Amino acid sequence: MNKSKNLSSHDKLLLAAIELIAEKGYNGVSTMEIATTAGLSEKTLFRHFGSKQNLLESAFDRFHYIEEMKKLFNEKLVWDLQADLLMISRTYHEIMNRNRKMIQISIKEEGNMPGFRERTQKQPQQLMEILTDYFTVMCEKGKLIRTNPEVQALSFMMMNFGAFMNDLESNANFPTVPLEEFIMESVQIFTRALTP
Amino acid sequence: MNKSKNLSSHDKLLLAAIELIAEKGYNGVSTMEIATTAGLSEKTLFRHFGSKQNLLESAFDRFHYIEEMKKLFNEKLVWDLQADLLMISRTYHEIMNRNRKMIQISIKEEGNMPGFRERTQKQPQQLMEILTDYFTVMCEKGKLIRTNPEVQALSFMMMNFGAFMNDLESNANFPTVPLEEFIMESVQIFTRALTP
DNA sequence: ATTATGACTGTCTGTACTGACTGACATTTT
DNA sequence: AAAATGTCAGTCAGTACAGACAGTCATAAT
Repeated sequence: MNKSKNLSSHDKLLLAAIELIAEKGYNGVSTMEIATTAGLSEKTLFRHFGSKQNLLESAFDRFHYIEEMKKLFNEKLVWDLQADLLMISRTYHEIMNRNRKMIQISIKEEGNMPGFRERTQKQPQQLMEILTDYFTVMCEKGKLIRTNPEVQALSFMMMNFGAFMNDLESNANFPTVPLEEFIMESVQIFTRALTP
Repeated sequence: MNKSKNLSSHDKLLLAAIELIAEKGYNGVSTMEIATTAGLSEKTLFRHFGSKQNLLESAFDRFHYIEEMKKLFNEKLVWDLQADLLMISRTYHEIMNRNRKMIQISIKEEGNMPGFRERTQKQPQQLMEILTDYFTVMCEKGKLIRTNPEVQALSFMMMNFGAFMNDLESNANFPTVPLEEFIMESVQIFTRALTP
């Protein structure tokens, strides 16, 4: 239905692997299953990647998302608390959702493949730093109450991270509250709480 | 080291299974490994549980935690926003941390074993209802600003859920911010934002 | 235009191993 | 004596991966 045939075999395999491993876990999927899902033979899979491990690692290599966020955050700040938090929240959810399969994998397999967490879940630390800096500067400008910017940033990030995690799998966990409404209200809460 | 030998074989097996499956996933652990970790033979495992599947399901059966939270929440409310949010937040983290292994499992295996999410991650919905009701009543008492109580409750729960998820595995992800400090600041934020 | 070459893919077969699970019998614990 | 456990051997299915060989198709050489 959406499988455009214009993809290279390499990419078809990567796509299928990401899809299936995100759903059933690395040990829950066989190389055979990945290959047939990609519309290719198992042999082709091994010719391209050599091993199942390397297939997953190749998938991770063409996978970033923190850089994108960092750039957008720094470019589009206007130093108005509500506007900035809104933009940060929206950008965050958009990018996280675009990469949701990959993030699912990194969550499920972090016990098995050491080093994966470093490349995904640990990276939010960089986002934290950006947001902390932002709060610090806003504080100096007198546009923010004087408390602990780091914990404020953490609270905001955790709220968005939690919301993202919540509808990662069953993406209709709280169907009564659509994402956009959540974003607006939650930004409102932080704006009210943090403006002097 | 902490394996008190007073446990029944049944429980030793359950404990070992929970520990290992939480770490490596259901498909990442063999019955052999579980048994030897429990200090028993593989045969004993099958004599007790019949199958690997049933072992996991038995583990889930002696596992609740939502009831406990509901009771505590309803008992200890004092209808002061800050005090109540603090108590809710602390209780939530305490109970979630006590059951962290089980929750890790339910997150990792939800793709494989249908029905597990219903018993764990979906249950927060009940918590949401309690908190929403609480906010609604507080609103009627004039102790809360008039906006959408459901989304407020969601924001608060997601913030705590996100924080819990964040240090689920690498429980030193943000070592600079200890849990208690996070709880206090985040409750402060919501208190400031929601009091009229 | 024909042929040759090389890159890519499929199929079939096979190997070495792992893992869930069973049965028979001996041993320990209570 | 009875119940719980260990040992050992074994079955059966799955699984990662390799080798041999053939087909397709584009491009390059003739």
